[in-house]
Amino acid sequence: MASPSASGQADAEPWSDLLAGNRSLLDRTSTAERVADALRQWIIDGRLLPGTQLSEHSAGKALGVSRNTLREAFRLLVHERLLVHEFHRGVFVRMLDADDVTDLYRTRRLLEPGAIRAASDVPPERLAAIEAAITSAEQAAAEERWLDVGTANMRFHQAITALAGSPRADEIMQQLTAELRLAFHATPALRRFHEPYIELNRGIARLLADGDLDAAARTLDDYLTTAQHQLLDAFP
Amino acid sequence: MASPSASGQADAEPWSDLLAGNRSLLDRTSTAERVADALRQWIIDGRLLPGTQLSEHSAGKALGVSRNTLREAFRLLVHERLLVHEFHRGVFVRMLDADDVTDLYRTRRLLEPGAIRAASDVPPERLAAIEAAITSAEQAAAEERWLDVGTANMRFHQAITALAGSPRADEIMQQLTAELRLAFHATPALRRFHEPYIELNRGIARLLADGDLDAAARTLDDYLTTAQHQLLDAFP
DNA sequence: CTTGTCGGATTGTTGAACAACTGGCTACGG
DNA sequence: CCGTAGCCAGTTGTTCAACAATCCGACAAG
Repeated sequence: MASPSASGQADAEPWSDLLAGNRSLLDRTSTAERVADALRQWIIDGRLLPGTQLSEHSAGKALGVSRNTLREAFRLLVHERLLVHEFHRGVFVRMLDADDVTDLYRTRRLLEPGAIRAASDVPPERLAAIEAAITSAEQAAAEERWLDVGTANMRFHQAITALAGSPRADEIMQQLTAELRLAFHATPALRRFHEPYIELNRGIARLLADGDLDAAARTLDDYLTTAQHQLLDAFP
Repeated sequence: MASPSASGQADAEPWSDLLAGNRSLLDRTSTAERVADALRQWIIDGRLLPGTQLSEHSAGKALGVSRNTLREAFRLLVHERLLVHEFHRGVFVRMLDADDVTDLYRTRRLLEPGAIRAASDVPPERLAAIEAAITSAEQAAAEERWLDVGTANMRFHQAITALAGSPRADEIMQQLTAELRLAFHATPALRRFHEPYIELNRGIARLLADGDLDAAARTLDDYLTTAQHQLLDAFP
């Protein structure tokens, strides 16, 4: 090991494979993207509440980036619908209305049961991801960490969507769940919204484990309709 | 009518309602967005072919905007997956690979048949939009305007998706079709790709008109699978 | 109470500047 | 002839300062 030329590497490139997977670590990301990541997390966590204005000057100073870079980050989040941009007025954390909530659930009912039905079978590692999300939600609920319950629950639905095996569907779902957070943060009473659904999630996972995809899809469809109405009832 | 105060308007505000809907017309758009619109159209039309590099300096000079504004526009299109951004190397018109095409069709098979099934019925104005797209495709085909055939065909699929009545699904679909253009422009031989599908579209429209939603959804699903494989066969 | 008008503050956009990085070229050594 | 290290020109990443366009509240006038 002392000399680089001492060890033979005639058969393969053991380290180049490692590098190929971890290339993303070396791909430094631009400042604008990192700023967008930070803002996105703050919005999802509810540290930036819907309606809050993000002035370019103060936000730029707070984050230590220039106005131009900040504007690039804003563009990204506006495109993700987490911020709204009013011309010559500024950017604000998005405020969802009832129509938005309805449409979000409509789109989810398109994606999630569809993903289940599109999957011919449920590979063990994907079932494991689904069950891991449920377990994580149960633990968080036991410790009354409601924000984490919500996060775990969203991970459950993302794991469901992942059954379709489509990167684009995954990304769409991720965006929908992030957007839905805005609804929860808009009304603090909804912080415990997710708790009763953990049980239902467990039931869906069981159906999936049994291979009864159609029943799972139908259950999930009803589930989403119920959740939508419950969310709309407690809405401004 | 000569004097404004002559007519009574005691009951309601007839014009303020009109204004509420058309407020978007007054919302001028920023230059970055207009630049993005122009670039998007150029890419969709095939005037900017996949792989083309868009240097900030030359593109900015060509469009008459500053580098900063141009970069804002680039961010938008990168987010729409029409451009790719390689750090410190520049932005390029996206080049799709076979996996991308597969995933695009996977996502479409999730959305389009789902939209049909989600629609309890087919309202006449939405059926009219579907048939208008088909007629427009037929005309373009008769005049051998293949690019317009493709455009009309995509409008057909967007009209199908619109059956779900979901703005978000519509936007996702619009993005997917724009992305698919990249595949068509990548191989010029695919310019006539859409022609044989016009007939199938007509058949689906007939099924929808008859109210046989399930048959329409199943036909469309098979249709998409066929199109996917045909597209993949003629791919680099 | 509504309608002009004004002024401060914020956003929109530009141009220039410098740092950081890429890709190709060259020269050197084997 | 090949490979490598270093240099160099060009591009991108980011910041800054300036100015134009616009919004908003305040204040005055009708």
